[in-house]
Amino acid sequence: MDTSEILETRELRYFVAVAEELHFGRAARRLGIAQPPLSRAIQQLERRLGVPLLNRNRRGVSLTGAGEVLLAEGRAALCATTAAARRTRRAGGAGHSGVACERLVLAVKAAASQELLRKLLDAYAAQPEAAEIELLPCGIGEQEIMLRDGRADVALMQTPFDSLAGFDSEELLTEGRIAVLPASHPLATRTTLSLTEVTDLPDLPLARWPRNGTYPPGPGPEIRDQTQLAQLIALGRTAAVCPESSRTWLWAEHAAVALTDAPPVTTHIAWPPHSRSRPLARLIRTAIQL
Amino acid sequence: MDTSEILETRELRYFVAVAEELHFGRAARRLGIAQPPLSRAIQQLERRLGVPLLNRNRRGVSLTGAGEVLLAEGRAALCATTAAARRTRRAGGAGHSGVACERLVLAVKAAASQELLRKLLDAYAAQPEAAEIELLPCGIGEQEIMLRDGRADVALMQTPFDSLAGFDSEELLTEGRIAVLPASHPLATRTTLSLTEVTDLPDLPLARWPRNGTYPPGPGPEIRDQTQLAQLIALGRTAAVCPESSRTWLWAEHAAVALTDAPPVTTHIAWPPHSRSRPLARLIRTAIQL
DNA sequence: TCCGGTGATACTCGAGGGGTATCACTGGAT
DNA sequence: ATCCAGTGATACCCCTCGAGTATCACCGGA
Repeated sequence: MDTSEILETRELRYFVAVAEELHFGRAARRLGIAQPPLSRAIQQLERRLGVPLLNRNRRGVSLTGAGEVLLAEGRAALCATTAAARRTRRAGGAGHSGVACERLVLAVKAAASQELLRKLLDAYAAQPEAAEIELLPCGIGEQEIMLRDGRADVALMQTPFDSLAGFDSEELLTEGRIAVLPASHPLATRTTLSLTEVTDLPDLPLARWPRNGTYPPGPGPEIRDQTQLAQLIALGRTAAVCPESSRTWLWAEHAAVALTDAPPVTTHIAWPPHSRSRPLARLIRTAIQL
Repeated sequence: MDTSEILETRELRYFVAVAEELHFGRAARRLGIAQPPLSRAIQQLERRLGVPLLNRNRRGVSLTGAGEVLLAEGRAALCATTAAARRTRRAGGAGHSGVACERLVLAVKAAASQELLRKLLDAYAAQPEAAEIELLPCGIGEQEIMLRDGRADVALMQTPFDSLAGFDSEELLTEGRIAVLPASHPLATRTTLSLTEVTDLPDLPLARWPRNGTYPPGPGPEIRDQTQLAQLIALGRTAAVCPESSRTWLWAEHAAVALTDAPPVTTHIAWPPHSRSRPLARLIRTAIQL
């Protein structure tokens, strides 16, 4: 493996910054360096790879096909690198033998799977050799990042919201969906609804959640967390389709109506492949037995 | 994200070399540098992470817990980094827009799933916008590495032999198992056998395949590829439990007997998560429709 | 036509990565 | 007891290469 064939972390960081900003000056500022060294570094990277990564049109920069590939792969590689640093540091202090971390970081989406989470934590803590579990509250879709870059060891994720791609996982719980409506809305008195009845309501556009960092198009408001959603529903501005367990956080101004035909939500416990720490294995076993 | 928190590729390469050799001198030779800079680099890495990675006992070096974590995570990170370089280079030459590589590299285990592979290649080639497919023959369990470090875009893998951990995959074909015996062996005349009848035969120890780079313990010969196996069976020295499709490569000196109770083998098509190239998506679709 | 803003180039400086020589320590053979 | 082979660590020097400053070349728009 020739050393000149290998990308340095610094080069990847620089390229990802430029590719995300599509602007050398801003990228350099973000990286805390001056613009000229950045230009040179990118040129050198292109020479080394023998492939143009950026189209320099005056008035801005755009990615070539190879550039898009390197952006995706480079992000992943950077994540893996920082994950290595973080997990190593966390594994510090521990003993000399092969045991990894004695503290597990569990990434959870705020206010999701509350019951399940409580049961899991209780069941695990009751075990004799339980490790300490640190909870890492995440925004929507953030668990994937946390798991990937080493800030978390294990996560609770929900399909079809979160992507399990690239992780090992076990299914924990499948639940139906409810429509959460303002209590004052005409449909709030129904005992059941079908999905088509709550989509495309002109007076009550469904809230939109980010998928992979961007929002799908639509008339409804863009939501970042559950509190925002709860408030907007209470104000009669929007409605949402949620897992049944969301009943735990409903307000008096909310109404929940079971949906008959919405695709179910499944909560999984997920972890990076090839993790082999004993505390993690025990937590997973505990979760499956719930 | 503080820059001092980030590991350089060079540091990872150095550490992985030392951790694998458990010897500074040999590691330095392998890296093509002198020993003193290597010692310094590792010390610096330990200082930076704030964690001891190696126990320096005179007479050799051993890994601490944190060291083992960094070895595993560092290998993964290095793989991801070289994968980024390779895939970017391969995506070169292509156009300016978001399209990735126009040539797909398919990793296959030599002589496995021969029929399936032929059908897949034919069906794919018959499509209008088929990309060129390059076949990358692999040793046992090598597809995982090829996929991980970017030498391959997609692979055919078999459970329970290969691990699909960390990849996306689709099931293609499940087949039973046969015992492959020397034609002269008494059991060769049977029409079916059970697993217990072919294991623990004192005169015919089962061949051993590597799992994760090492061989399980046992009396049988250690096998690296299918040709070696075929030869040893023909010579009456060993027997093996193979998928049914192995009948395609049997010799006259071989006999195949169906096994009634062996766990089946499933061939999957697997690819790195988050791959989004059109040719790959088409190949996967073609494979599923077979 | 000039100006604001883009990225590239020229030059200089200094940190740090790499080399050689050597040390300090240990286990084992005699 | 002594010496030797072999380990990793230290001391010291060189020089590459990454980063900064100043400047250029080029374009779009008022």
